[in-house]
Amino acid sequence: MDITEVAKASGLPASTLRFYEEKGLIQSNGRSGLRRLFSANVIERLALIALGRNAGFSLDEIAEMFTPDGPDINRALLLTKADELDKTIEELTAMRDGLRHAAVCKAPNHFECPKFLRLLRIAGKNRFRQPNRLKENKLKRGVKKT
Amino acid sequence: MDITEVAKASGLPASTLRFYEEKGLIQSNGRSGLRRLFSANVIERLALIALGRNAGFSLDEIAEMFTPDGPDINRALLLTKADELDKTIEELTAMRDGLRHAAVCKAPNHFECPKFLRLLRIAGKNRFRQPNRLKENKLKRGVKKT
DNA sequence: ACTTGACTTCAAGTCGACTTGAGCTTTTAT
DNA sequence: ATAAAAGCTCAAGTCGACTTGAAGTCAAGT
Repeated sequence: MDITEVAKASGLPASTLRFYEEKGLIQSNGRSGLRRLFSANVIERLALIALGRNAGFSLDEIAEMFTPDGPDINRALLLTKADELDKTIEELTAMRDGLRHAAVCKAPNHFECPKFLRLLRIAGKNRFRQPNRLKENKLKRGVKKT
Repeated sequence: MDITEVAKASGLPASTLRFYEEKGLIQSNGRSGLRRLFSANVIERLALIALGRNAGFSLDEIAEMFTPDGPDINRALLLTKADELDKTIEELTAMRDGLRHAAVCKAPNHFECPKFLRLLRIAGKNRFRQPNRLKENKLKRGVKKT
């Protein structure tokens, strides 16, 4: 497959595929002239990468998991991530409930509302920073460029 | 309070407080010489900001919510965010289960495991990018620096 | 023969949320 | 009186994951 086919099949722009190749996350098997040729299994690779990203792995972490030839995964790392996700899920759930409550809360000032204050305590507990690209959700396929 | 007191009380570095002030998220009420003076309620403001960040709001969005004098919150926006969180929670839950399964799965290749494939489908559905600072979790002193 | 358009490389730019550094001024302690 | 500590401003740097732009190469269609 050439890079455009992979792009179409994966939904990722060609630039990302080149970037991933440079990072060692995927590889092309040869060239036709200048052009990269990929074998079909790169699609599965990419799905696996997407999976990892969604689970909160960085590209570097994913690359590490791939290095022992083939996707033979570090099980301990997986379990650690699962635990982290548990914690995140718990926090987000509290946030969600808090938001829903805040939206209907009658208290003139949220600081007078016990439920809201409970929320604040949760927020206070976890002071990590979490950038929110979540909203973007841009499925920019590199198909039409113009 | 001076900036260091606020920093200690909030757990945020002074640089962040200046940055937030510049962004209009908090304000200092006057100066003592060069030095900013903050009133105590800035702490609550900061808690509210932390809350918003954890819920996935950007600083700009938080600033917007603050503009109609006082934290009088845009309820529709809150509900929208709550819905987004629902979706995110659902996805993360699937991921977590998938990770736990993958960690114990006997299939020599994950692509031969139906559960794993189900996971991949979920991953494929949501192609948003989610940077993972989650791992950092640096509680940059403030309270305690062991 | 020549243009087009898909592909290539490499460097630099982007985004959000801060942090860091340089070079001052002010306060506090000796 | 003086020097260190703490604040200040403003510009630039950082991080991760890509994207974009400039400039070049190459196969194909007219």
